[in-house]
Amino acid sequence: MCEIDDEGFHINSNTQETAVIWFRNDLRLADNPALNAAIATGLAVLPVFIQVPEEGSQWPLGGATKWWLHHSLKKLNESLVKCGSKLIVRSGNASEILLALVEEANVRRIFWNRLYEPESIARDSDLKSKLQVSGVQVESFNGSLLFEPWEVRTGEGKPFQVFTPFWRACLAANPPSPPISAPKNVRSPERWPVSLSIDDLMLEPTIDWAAGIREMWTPGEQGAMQRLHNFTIDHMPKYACQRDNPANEGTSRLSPHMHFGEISPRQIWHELIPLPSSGPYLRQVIWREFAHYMLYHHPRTPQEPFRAEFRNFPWRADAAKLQAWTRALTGYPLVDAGMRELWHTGWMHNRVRMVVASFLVKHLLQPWQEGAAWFWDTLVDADLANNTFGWQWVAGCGADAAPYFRIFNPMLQSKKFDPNGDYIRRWVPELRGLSNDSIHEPWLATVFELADAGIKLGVSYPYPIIDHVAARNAALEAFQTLRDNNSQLNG
DNA sequence: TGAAATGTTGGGGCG
DNA sequence: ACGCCCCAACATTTC
Repeated sequence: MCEIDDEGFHINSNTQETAVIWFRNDLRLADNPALNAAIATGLAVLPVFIQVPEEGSQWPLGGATKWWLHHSLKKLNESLVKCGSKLIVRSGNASEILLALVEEANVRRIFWNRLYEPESIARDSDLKSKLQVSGVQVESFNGSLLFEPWEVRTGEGKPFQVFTPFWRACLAANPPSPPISAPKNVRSPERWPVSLSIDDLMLEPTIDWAAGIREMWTPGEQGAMQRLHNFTIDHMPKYACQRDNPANEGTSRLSPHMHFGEISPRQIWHELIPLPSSGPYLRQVIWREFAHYMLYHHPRTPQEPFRAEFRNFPWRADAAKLQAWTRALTGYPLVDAGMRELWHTGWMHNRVRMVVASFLVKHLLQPWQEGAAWFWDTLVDADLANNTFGWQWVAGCGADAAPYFRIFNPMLQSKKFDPNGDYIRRWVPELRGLSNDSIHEPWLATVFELADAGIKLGVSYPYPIIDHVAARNAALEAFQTLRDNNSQLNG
């Protein structure tokens, strides 16, 4: 067969047929079913990454996420080079780029692992039909969940709304398939299509604010496996009793690696399931599944409360309060410590995430969407499903959420989970000199202790921006208003 | 994956 | 010895 292009030149009739593996949030070679399938075709493989334009997306990548992506792409490219291949990088509308690449590189088949965000699903299904019209065979795979969201159903065939039965259904389902090993070779094409460099994507910040992030994280598949093995050996056996203490490294810290698909939940599952006492951690992995499941079945939840009555919640949007929270100057040491850990490392211990989120939503009465937006921009593990689910859970408007009237007491949480104040001292160094008692509530320290510790409240560290008891009562009152209004609407 | 208020119980001090 | 009060300690209820 001989083709003629627009200019009338003959394209080499022997132009080699190729297969594309389109990398998205699956930046790994091991247990990558789409990559595996692309290789199995026997065709030359074009590994492609496309940076999509941010305009138009409701969730453009946050700053911390961009930093991570930059380094993860570099690592992925290095791994591909070791297999005799490389990453083709492009930027622009994904559909247009792939359709153009099909012409340019004689692409016969395209493979990708599924994404589950509503915007991605819409784009991918549209693209799939366009590609099929152009005669390209498209196959998608499950690369990032243990169970497909449409497969886990209640006895009545409906989606679950409560975690525990969902968890039981997962345990009863066919176990996730064992992970596929990484390919040794990826067949390269005779001629490589043009590619941007990863640096061209300008993902790294122009002002270098990432020093703390660099220090803590090693993006990429290898870094992810290292974290997993380190966690499995050193921390997993004591996970149940250590995971709530934010000063310890008692948790896996795999969240950003999982978000970018540098490691798959199947790899984690199969590594841990044979080990004793892995249940509590795997339960957390299933919380992640549940978050993705909920987003799939309720695609409006990133914007709107799952429980519709919360649309009428009397939030008191206040830029100054929100700013005190984002700047970690609330005057509540545990809250400020968490917000500073986030700013410095791009990550926050989950126990503290609950505390700071509860504080923003229930003490400060700020809309949960504001908190979600800040996390989205600052977390290296920012993930639409997990972030949405977590915030709705805390705000009490989500599925199987903490009831609104469950209000964390920041001092009690602090004393319970950071009893020696180690976490606070690490992140709020101006309070270091306080005793283990006062460090949780410096405003109760005596003038002598404050002076000895070199603290002048209101100057070197703020007074609490809000009184706990008053805030708690106001939150309960706001919740009562919501209930009254709704019962009026219904009655 | 709460906290605070309220209720109950039982030991010990004390008149 | 006895009843009374106090108050931890624990349990239950409410938000």
